[in-house]
Order: sequence, then structure tokens, then C-alpha cells
Amino acid sequence: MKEKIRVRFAPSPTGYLHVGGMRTALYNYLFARKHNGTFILRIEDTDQTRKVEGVLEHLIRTLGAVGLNWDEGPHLSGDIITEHGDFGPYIQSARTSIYRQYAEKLIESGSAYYCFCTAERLDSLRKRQQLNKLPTIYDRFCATQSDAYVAEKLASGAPYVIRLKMLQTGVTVFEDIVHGRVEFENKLIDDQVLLKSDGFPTYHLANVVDDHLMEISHVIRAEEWISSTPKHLTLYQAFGWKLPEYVHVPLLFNPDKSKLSKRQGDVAAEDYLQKGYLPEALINFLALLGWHSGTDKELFTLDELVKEFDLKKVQKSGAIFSTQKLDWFNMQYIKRKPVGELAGLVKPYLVSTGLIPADFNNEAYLEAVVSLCKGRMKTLAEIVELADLFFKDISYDPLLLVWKKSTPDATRVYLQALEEFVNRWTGEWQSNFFERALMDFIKEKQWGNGDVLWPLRVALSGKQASPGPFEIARVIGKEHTSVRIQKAIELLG
RNA sequence: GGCCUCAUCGUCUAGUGGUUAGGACACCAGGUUUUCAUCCUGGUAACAGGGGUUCGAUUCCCCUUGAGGCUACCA
Repeated sequence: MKEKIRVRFAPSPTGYLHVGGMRTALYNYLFARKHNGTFILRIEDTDQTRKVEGVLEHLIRTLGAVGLNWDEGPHLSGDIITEHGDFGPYIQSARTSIYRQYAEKLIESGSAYYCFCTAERLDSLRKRQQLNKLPTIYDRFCATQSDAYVAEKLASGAPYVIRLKMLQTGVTVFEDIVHGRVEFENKLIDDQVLLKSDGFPTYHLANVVDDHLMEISHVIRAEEWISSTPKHLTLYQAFGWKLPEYVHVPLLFNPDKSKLSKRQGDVAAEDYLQKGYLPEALINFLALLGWHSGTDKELFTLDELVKEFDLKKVQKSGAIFSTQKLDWFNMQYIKRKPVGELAGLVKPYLVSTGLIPADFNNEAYLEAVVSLCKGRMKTLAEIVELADLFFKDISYDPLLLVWKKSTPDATRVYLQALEEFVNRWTGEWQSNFFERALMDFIKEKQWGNGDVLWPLRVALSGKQASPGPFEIARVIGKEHTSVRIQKAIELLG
């Protein structure tokens, strides 16, 4: 009985995918999957002046990387863009003849008109209105000209646009799924340009035409569109088309509450992925920024989100995009990742910083290292600082070897004892027998744990903070352990 | 300026005509620990203001204030 759910994410490829855009895509995806609907990717590239090369490919990859798979729209096979779906093309620049045709229909029915006004006239009109503190809307000069005037202008080849003729009385009302009833006074709404003089449609025309032609049931988009919705409603009415449901999701803000922008930190979703935020963490974090499940549960897989998602629980107010909680989510997901998988994810960071060669194939060693570091990583990129001691020689200030409650002279004694102890050790190295034996030895000598273990840990790691000495020793092996202790003794002098 | 939207801890949020206003992150303190991180325990911290309606408002209504969006031949 219910009509088929069809939603779309419709970005314009003017830059990398914004985290806010990714969240909008996510909500569309979740809603579609929840209702066994169709999720469509449509590209709104009708502004020729803002087109950027390569962005579309990037967008497709980023959306794919976080698992937001779409059923219809452009895909990448290799480097070639192909399309799936029966409602194509899905890239608006390939649909210009469609928009023109519909714009002309509107002229015929009297819902739109040709406008020949120059940019200069429009500018000065706007300035005058601003000066007099009047609403800045088009004065409809061209709407009131005679047919003969229009015909003559057209015949002369004068550049023109097609404008929507808004109603001058009454109100336009719509029911938004998150905001409820929203009302606008018609006479305050501008006669929107639908078709630009370069022959391309504006967002408003293209959006409405495509949403209708692609049988979109729910328009889920950012709240910045709420004030142009009456124009869209007017278009649907002029065409005699059935309205979709509207869902305006709140905006994301900078920490200072301004609209999220590049100026104040990273907003490209891709950047977060590159820094080593896991897709599942980013998705989980974004989902909860403006939506809640109604329970205290906070960790959701994409599938769990699909099950729980409800548009009615989308927040009305905007949210500040603050990444402190993203860090927490990321750590949760990193901790839960199987070591083998994590090792694979972390490898590129180790390779790109030269810690390991690209053909590094000692997987067992890498996994041992990763299992020591995984509890300390907020991002995958942090593996580099955490794990360098396992892949290259260490260097450090000799005084670091001395524990805060100890002295250099005492430390020298402990290190020498440690060296002997290690060299004498003939038992199993990988097991924890060595640890137990050494702890017994320390106890027997009546030394403090910290007095001995701190220098040992520093000797092995060269760091103020690191995994424990036994953990490191186990991974780097007896030989290296011995060598690093010797080196510590030399350094201490 | 006009139009529209929004308003609970620092942040993300739950919540109800009567609650000690709940949770998470962050922060602080304590514990565990050789360091860091983890982990455990505890703590600080919010209903923007003013009017109504009501026996009673954080909750419903109005106003103010504040914040944001739109106001392009950009999306």
C-alpha cells in the first residue's frame, strides 16, 4: 500500500566531501535501508563556473570508503565513471535539454517568464533596495512587458533567463518531518531564476525536475534549503506534480557556532580518513551528531544504525562539530579491531614514513607491535610515534634512564644487573617466565620495582612513555634487549 | 534590513505538567600501574530572560534576547 521509498544524496562537486554532506548522505542512506528503499547518488553540477576536476571521482571513493553504498547513480570502474539505474543520467550537466524543455513548459502555462534584465540593472536595483531597507527581490520588470517586446528581444538574440512567477498573495505552507509546519508569505518570495543565460538550470529547477522524474519520495537535505522550499513547492504546483516529503536536517557548526567551514579546522571527510579515523568511527560519530536512538547505546555499526534510525528522532537544532568525541569513538573501534586487520590498516602509515619498506612481510612481528600499541592509539596515524622504537635504532637523553626516585649511580648498578640477568637467561623468551623470574630477582635483591623497571623500559624504548618493558622485550627479542641495555650502560657513562 | 529556523551541563544529547533534571565525551580527584594509555570509583557542570496558563512549569502559549540559515544567472 505504501509507495516505494526513494531518496537521494545530491552533492555538487565543487570541493571535497564535507563532513556535513557526509552526514546528510548517511541519513539518506539509513532511511533508505531501513525502509527497503532506494538510495540514489545524483550529481548537481549545473554551475559551470564552480566545477572542479577530479572531485567527482573523489566523492565516489569517499562515500564508498565509509560504506554508504548507493543503488543508482554514477560509479567508478577503474577510472571510468559509469552509471547504474533506470532514471539516468544522474549527472545534471548531462540533462540540460530536459530542464530547458520543462522551463519552456512553464512559460507556456504562464508560470514563468523570460527576463532580459542585465546584471547591472539587477545590481543597482538590489543596492537601491538595500539602501531603503527593503526586501531585495526582483521587481518583475520583465514580467509586465508585452508579448511583442519579448518576441522582439528573443528574435534579436538578446541573452535571457527564465524566471518563476511567484504568487503575489497568500502563503505557502509545508509540513517538514523534523520541523513541523513551516509557513512563508508568497509576496516576499523572489521570482527565482530557473534557467540561466548559459542554458544551464539553477539548483531550484534541476532539483525539482529530477526529484520528480527520479520519483524521489523524501527530500532529505540540509536546513540551509528550508527557505527556498516554497519556490520548490510552487514549481511542483505549476507542473501539477505530487510533492515529496521534506526533511531538513540541522546544520553543523564551527566551535564558534558559525556555519561549518574550512577556515576553522578540517571539514573534508577524506581528511579524517587519511588521518586514520576508521570509517565505522566516523559514521558512528556523525550519526549521533543530530540524531539519537532513544537509548543510552552509543556504539553502533552501520547495520545497527539502519535498524534504529528514525527521522523523527533527528534533532531540530544545529550541532557543533567538535572532534573530541570522535577521538573516543575511534579509540573504541581501534581497540575492538582484530590485530591482523589492524596491522593491515596501519601498515601504509609505517611505509609512508619510512619505518618499514613497502615490501615488509614479517606479519607476525608487525602484529605483535600493533597489539602493544592498539590500546594507545587515537588514530591510525599515531602508530608512527608509538611504534618507531620497534623498527629503528633509538636515541634518548641518558638522564631519562634515571627514575624520579632513583640516582644515576644506582641506575648503573641495576642496568648492569639486568644485562647479566638477560645474558644468563636460557629459558623461553616469548613466554612470561622471564618476567616472573626477573620480578623474583628484584624482590630477592630488595630493590624497588620502579628503580629497576623504569631504566629497563627506557633502555628498551628510549621514551618517556611507552608500552611496558616486558612487552617490548618479548617483541624485540633477547638479542636486541641485551644490546639496548648495553647501550644504556654506555650512555650513562 | 526582510524572511525562516533554533534554544537542557564546555560539547553531543535524554527527559517529563510534579524527576535528587539522566547518559556519553571532555575536565578534575582518587585507585590500579615502573611510564604513558587503558581500566575502576567518585566529582564539578545545564533547563537564556520576562510574562502568562496551571494547584504546580524545564516541559504548553506569548514576548524579549541570543545564535544560525536564506536573501545570486552558487549549490
